[in-house]
Amino acid sequence: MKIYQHHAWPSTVEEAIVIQEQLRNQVITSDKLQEPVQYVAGVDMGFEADGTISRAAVAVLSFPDLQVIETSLAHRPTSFPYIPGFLSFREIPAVLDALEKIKTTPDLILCDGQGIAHPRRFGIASHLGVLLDMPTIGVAKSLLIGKYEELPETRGNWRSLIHKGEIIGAVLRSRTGVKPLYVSSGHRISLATAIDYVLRCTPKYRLPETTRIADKLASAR
DNA sequence: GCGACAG
DNA sequence: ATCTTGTCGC
Repeated sequence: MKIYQHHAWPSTVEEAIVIQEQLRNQVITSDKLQEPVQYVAGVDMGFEADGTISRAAVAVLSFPDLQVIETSLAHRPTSFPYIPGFLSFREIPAVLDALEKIKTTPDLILCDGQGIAHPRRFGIASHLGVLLDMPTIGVAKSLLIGKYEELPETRGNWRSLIHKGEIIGAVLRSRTGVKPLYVSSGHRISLATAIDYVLRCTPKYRLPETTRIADKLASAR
């Protein structure tokens, strides 16, 4: 698939902040997706050689049946360290490499990490969505920022994730009795719709099938 | 100044 | 993310 827009990759946090504050204005948190959704993609990252090499895996599944349609893998030198709040600068370059090889353009992409549930409202899912001009959802396994009330143990329950008085996402129980997922709009999708798709992509396990498939690819090397 | 901190 | 065996619980 094609990349909608590019920008130079920063080497310092100061430069990264400038990019985040500039691109965040392009983020759309209302539903602007092509429905019915026929293909959903998941991305996962891995690292090799002490983290000096980044490995990105992409899996495109049919929707709603969640069958694997296509996969791709890409490697490239790691060029940015892991710094909370700047994850996208470390992972997106390799992810774009992997996505460029995909022939089946997905209608929606589920990312590992936050969407707008970020200090500057521009987590990795939003960043990727804006660069691709495509609907994306942030599905994180742990909290970056925000507060929320405890939620019931059964699947389907969720609570608003709040930061500075704003609802920035949701804490969602994707499976009964397990730790919740932190879901937020990435780009071109509302929170309510994002929650709906995440639930439809987690029929059996805590993590979406998309990221689980991508994860296996990245690990099988 | 003191913690918190996606993967 | 990554290093790693057994173990607890449904």
